[in-house]
Amino acid sequence: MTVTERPLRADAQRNRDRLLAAATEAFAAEGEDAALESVAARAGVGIGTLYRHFPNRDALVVAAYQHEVDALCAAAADLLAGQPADEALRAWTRRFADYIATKRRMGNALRSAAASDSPVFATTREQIVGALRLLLDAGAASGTLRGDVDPRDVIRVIHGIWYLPEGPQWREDVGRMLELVIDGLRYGVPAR
Amino acid sequence: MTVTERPLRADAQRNRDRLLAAATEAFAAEGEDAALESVAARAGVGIGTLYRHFPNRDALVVAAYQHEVDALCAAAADLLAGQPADEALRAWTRRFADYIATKRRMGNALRSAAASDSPVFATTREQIVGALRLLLDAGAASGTLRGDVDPRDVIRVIHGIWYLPEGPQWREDVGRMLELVIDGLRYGVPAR
DNA sequence: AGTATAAGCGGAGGCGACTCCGTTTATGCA
DNA sequence: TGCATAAACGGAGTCGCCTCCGCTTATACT
Repeated sequence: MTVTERPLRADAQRNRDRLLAAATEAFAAEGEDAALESVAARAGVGIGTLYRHFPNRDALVVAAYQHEVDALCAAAADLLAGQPADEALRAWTRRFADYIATKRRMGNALRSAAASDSPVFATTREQIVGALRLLLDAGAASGTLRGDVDPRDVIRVIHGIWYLPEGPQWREDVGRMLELVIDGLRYGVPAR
Repeated sequence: MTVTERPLRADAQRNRDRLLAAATEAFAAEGEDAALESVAARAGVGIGTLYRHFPNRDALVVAAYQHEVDALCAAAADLLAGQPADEALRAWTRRFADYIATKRRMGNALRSAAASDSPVFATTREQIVGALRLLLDAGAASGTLRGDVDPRDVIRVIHGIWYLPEGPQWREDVGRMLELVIDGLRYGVPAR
């Protein structure tokens, strides 16, 4: 395995980022089979540039998804920096809901792209678990959250929002579900 | 399930047949990603006609494959009509080798098309087993072939030719393999 | 600062999938 | 045999994927 990849030239990096953002945007706005030309247009680059960065549709979809996951995970640390762990956790779960919404919008595009690059989901799952663990550990350390839960189980629970029926009430349903979960993670579960 | 499909108009049926033949021909000659326009051209029909009969690439590939299988199976009865069962079996296995060669040439096209219509292989397998059973039963009845073999096992054995390395010697290798199998099915296995 | 050059850009253009619709024709009926 | 019409034809046209290559520019080196 030879690695040593020299960093991208500044303009290339900028375009790459724009393309990833444009891709998620386009999939959300135009559906999963948005034309790649339209992604390039949104990003303000030529179609050639898109293809240099992502050799085919699947590569772009997977990369856009990975980008979302990275952002979600980075958010965990950011949120912790500015508030107590239980509040950070609450905020992060809302962020998680956004991520799920995006993932849903990618729909089939993601499903079929993932088929050609199967380990994606396994990896991203680990990343997300890691981010959540960060939050839980911080909460346990500061005494605001229980210290005896496995982030894997929490993910399993909140991932349930994936299956909530779509519609205008979705976000609200998600809100209630997440509150419930967070209450369960706090110290001093309310007596019934 | 409403069925009652009225038979195709004569010209439609003719074109359909031509298209199927052209498809196998084109996949053999131009590789698995032959342009559908070229299939239509070979068949001497317009591209519109192709699409009326087969709504997309996968449908055409699957249909062409199915067509091959039908022909292979029909051959069993035809061969039996003109010669003793053991000779018919010998001839049929040669025909089977042609079928495998064609199937190989369809390669990925078939693999991915089958993915979107998964029961194809299960069905065709049964068809082929049925055809072989016809030959074996005839042989058993007339006393030229053993009566105690399951066609499924025979298919498993001769399907091995699928894995023979490609090359100019392929057909010869196949020939020897098949002779061996047929000898095993005859009455009176040669003493060693 | 000036320059060489590797890295990157971008869009015209090729190609193929698939659609649309005006034209043709097989077929059933009088 | 002639006619009405549903069925089928076919190819021009649209659209999107992807490539190719001449031009631009960031970067490293002097």
